Amino acid sequence: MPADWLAPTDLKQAAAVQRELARRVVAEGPPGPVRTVAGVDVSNFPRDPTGRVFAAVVLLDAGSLKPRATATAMRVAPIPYVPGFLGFREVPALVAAFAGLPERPDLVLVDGHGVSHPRGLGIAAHLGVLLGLPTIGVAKSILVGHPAGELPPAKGATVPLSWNGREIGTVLRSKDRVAPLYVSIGHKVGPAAAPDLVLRCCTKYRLPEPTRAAHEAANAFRRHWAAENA
DNA sequence: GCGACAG
DNA sequence: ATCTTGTCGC
Repeated sequence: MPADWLAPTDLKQAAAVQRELARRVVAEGPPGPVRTVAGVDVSNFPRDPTGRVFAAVVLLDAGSLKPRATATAMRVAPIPYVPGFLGFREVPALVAAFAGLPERPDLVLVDGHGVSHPRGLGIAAHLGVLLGLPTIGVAKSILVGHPAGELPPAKGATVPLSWNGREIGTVLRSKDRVAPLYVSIGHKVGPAAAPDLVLRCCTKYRLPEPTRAAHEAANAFRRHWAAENA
C-alpha cells in the first residue's frame, strides 16, 4: 500500500486515490449473520492548528445494543478538513483504534457518507475497504444528491437519495418527526440491506446507538487526553 | 464564473 | 467538528 494512500500530497492526488479505492468497494453483503455492530467517531479540538484527531470505536452486541468493548487512538491529520476528503483526516486514527479492539465486528456504522460521495468513496467506504470490513455510512446531512420525493414523517420511512439519475443511497427517518439520516453503503453491504441494518440500531434517538456510543467515547477520550496534557 | 460543500 | 443560551414540544 503506497504511503500517499494515507497521507496524500495534495487534493488532486487524494482524489486519484479515492477513485482507485472506490473500484474495490463490494456492494453486497453482509457475508454472514450480524451478531456484533461497531460504531466509530472522531472528536476534535475547535480551531486546533495541530490537527489532532481523537478516534473511538465501540463494539456492541447487535441484539441488545449493549456496549462490549471500546478502543481509542489519537493521530495528527495529514490534511485539513475539506468537503469530499474527510476520510484522509479520520481513517488513519480509526484504523489505529480498531487494532485495539478484542475482536472484529460483523458490521461498522460510520459517521458520514459511504458511496454517496463525488467519487464514490466517502469515509465509510474508505474505512471499509482499508479494513476489509462491512461498513455503512450514516450522515446527518447531504454531501451530494437529492431526496427522490417527500419523506413520510414516521420512523422507518425511506426515500431514495439520487444523484445524476443514479440511486446512491437512502434518506431514512430514524425517529418520528425528526430530521432524516442519509444512509449509503460503505463496503461489503448491499444497498437494500443497509437501511434495515441501520434502523435495527435505532431506538429512541435520531442517531443509531453504535454511533452515539462512539461519539461519547471519542469526546471522553479527547477530554481525558487534554486533562493529562495540560 | 457561481453555488454547494459529510465531519 | 466545537461552543452556547434559550426555546419548543411531548
